[in-house]
Amino acid sequence: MTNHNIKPTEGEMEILQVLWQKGNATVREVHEALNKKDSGYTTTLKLMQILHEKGMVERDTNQKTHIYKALVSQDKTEKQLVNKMIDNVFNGSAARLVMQALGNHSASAEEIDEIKKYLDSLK
Amino acid sequence: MTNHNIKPTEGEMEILQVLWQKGNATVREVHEALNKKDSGYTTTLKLMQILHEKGMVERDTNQKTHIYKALVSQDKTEKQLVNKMIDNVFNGSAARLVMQALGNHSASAEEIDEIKKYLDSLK
DNA sequence: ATTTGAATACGAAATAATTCGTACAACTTG
DNA sequence: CAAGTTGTACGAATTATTTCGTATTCAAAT
Repeated sequence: MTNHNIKPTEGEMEILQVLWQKGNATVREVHEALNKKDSGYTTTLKLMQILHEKGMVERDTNQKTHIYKALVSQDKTEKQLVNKMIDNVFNGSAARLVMQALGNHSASAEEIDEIKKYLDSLK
Repeated sequence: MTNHNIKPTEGEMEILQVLWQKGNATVREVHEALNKKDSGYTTTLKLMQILHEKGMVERDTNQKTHIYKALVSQDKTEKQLVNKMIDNVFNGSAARLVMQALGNHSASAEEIDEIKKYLDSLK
């Protein structure tokens, strides 16, 4: 399988988010979407070039201004990070993570219903 | 509030896990519990000293062999990491994280029942 | 008492990740 | 076309994290 075991760093993750959300985007678009006051344009550029080196994004270089697009799947990447957290932080218990996530962070009534429905659909 | 905004690194987190589980422990006990083949005893020691510097653990130095104990709460630390992930990875949606966590191998039937019970108790 | 083993202390090397400086190319536009 | 603007390339500085080497201390055992 391709794109195995590649763990995006936190900075890379932020960029991937934007790409997943926008579909494709230029460096400037990503940089502005992130609007970091603490780091400059070339930092975003560099990170996106690294993502490209690592094969996590592709880019269209036909124009002077390159257009980027995520190659790794959002779903798979999310699963990978969640699984890592389940292992590292919750000793392998998905249930513990879920309860921690819900016991806080304003899980609304709608969210809870949604999750219940989801749980039923799992069986 | 104390212990604000301190984000344990991954290595620190592994050690905290052991301390939470054991209550208190020596460096050797922690090192053996982790049984890393890839890093030595003094690495574990150093990390625990750093945790101490940062105020995340305390230690009893009355004996030659120091005894460590976590000072940061497991619950708070877990919540902090989970919330960070919800924000960073799931755009603020706890529900999305939960579904991602459950939509894979690590959720057994028993776990799912447990979560359902938990959800009911939330209302 | 001397040796041996197990412990801490801690600077510094190694590695990873982020950030920036600067050169250069390609387009405005005046 | 010259000047300014906007872009990429990429090495290198900075910062964060992990790992180790080595000195030293203390206690137990010979």
